[in-house]
Amino acid sequence: MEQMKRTVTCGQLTAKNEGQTVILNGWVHRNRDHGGIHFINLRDRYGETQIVVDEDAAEALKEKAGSLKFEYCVAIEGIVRARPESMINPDMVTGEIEVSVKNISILNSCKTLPFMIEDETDSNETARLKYRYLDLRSKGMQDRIILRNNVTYAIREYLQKSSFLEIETPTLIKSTPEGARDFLVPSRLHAGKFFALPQSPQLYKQLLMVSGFDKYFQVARCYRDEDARGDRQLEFTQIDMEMSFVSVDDIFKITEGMMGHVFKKSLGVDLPLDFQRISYDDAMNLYGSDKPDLRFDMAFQDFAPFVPASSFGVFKSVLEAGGAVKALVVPGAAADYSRKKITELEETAKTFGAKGLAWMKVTTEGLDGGVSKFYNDQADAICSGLEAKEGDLILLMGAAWKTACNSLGAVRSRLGKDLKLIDENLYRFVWIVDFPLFEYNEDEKTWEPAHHMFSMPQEQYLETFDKDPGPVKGDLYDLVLNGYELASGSIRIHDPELQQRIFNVVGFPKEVAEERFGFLLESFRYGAPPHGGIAAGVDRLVMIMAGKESIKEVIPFPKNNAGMSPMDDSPAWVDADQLQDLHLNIIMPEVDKKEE
RNA sequence: GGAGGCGUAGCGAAGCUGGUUAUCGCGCCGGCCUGUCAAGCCGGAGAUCGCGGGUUCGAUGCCCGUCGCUUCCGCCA
Repeated sequence: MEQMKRTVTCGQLTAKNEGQTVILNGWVHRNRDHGGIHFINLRDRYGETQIVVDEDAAEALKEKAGSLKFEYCVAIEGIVRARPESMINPDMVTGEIEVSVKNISILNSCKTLPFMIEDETDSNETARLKYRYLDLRSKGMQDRIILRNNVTYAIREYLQKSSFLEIETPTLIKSTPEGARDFLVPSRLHAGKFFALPQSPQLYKQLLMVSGFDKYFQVARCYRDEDARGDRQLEFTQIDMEMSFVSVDDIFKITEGMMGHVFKKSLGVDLPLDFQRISYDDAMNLYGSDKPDLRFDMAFQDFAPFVPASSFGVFKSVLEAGGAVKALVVPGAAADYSRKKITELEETAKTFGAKGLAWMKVTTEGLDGGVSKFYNDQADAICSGLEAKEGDLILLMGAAWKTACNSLGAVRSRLGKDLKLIDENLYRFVWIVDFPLFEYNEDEKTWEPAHHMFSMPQEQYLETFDKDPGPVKGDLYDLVLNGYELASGSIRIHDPELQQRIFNVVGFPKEVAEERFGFLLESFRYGAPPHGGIAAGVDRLVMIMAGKESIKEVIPFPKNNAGMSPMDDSPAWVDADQLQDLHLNIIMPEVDKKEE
């Protein structure tokens, strides 16, 4: 039989089409046989349409309809008819009509499914990944992949209109020493040499600035050989942008405008633009994170003023060692938080390196429970100082500054979820600015770049940063949305002398720098313009817009947590011939050797 | 590398302190059914309870080990 090509999709028929003869192509989503009358829901990416086989249909047709199982791919010819008034389904776009079938063609049958195709499956992730092509048929996944398309479309639309050029950069590049672990690609033509897959197009976009393409962007695939997380995969996609002759404010403005356009176009949401800015120090001190979720407040307070007058030795020694003691007042939580629940909060803190979590409750008499006996004589001062009221729970964290911030920050996040303080409909953007340029590595006793080596120190540190790297802030910024780092960028160094001074601070020998990215340094000597940029994670953005907590939900074919694909079983062994071509020998780790 | 959680039919789950013919829903197979839209009703098949060892008269359940998945820490400029 000649193929019955569709004349309409499964999502478009309404009462207006009554009487028309149509052909639909799609998948059998549901099949309800009532003995006499028979309903089939036919589905494609546009929607669902109800097909009816009536009592008086030909026997052969009825039999064929009865043989249709889940996910058979079929073509159906029939006549659009209005449903009887009482049979209209208001939950269906096509609920006003049904198609009375005249002809059914089975385009392909379908085995018994490993899991049902439902709006949101509850099947296990391994099965979903193994049969990803089936999982992607679900409405939830289709919606998210379509959302992802709409997001990248809106981004391109906005940036093109803003005079940006979309330019591709190589994915076979030179391995660079800093940052994450590189994926390496062996060279066949050059024995023993390797390409690396880019962790980002960083160096190339800077070179494009030197070339005069003053507004660049790319939807760039990036690769980092590190352990996965809910918001991290081996490969992921960035909107990578770079601009010449710009200040931080210019970059913020274009990014804010882009986000506004994306949310308006793909979700119909009007974002309040001109995002809030918080310094890194404030973000850490107040929320215990460089990516704070500001959909709820509950900021930390400094508890150090109350430490000296108390006999509680733990906090005293923390302060003497240069650490911090922070207080988190949880309004009205005293009654709900038993010792057991507080211990659970403490466990959360401990995973972030805290030794413990002190607490006390505010009562009519003063302070009660936990460490209150050490502080009751200061009860009034503490309560007024922290603005704590009767019924509040006060959590106290004393540790080295960063540990104190991070661990209490984790407690804050958990409380935000547990106490349902988070408005799920909110998109709360915040710029984190004034990041430190360098971090001290206690183990190596060296200074390291906090982000990367190409970021500009802020002007006030330009003279002195080599001598005293600790306090130096860079023109570095992150864009944070609902507690996720969404974008990160900086104003770059375009002066080779300045760049060399940075290398010196982080103990990067001149010869190594020349060897690794001499080409970039050399380009700076040919009239490189001042420039800066930002890169935004597409997967995370779409994930948040879709209300999900894993980027696997918005990536068509993701890897699992172990960095493998259950569908195609990659990574996989290769033939000895291939290895020989690439001049490679495999040396198995000891443990695996025994198993071989 | 480390910590927590999970592992019972194709899928999702139940199985309390050790003794069941291992339960339920979806799916699958067969039958009935004229208006459903997660259709309904009746019947049936389908499980070495992740794997190995131990304790016990007896283990899905307790203990040890191991594997897998998952979330997090480390890592991710």
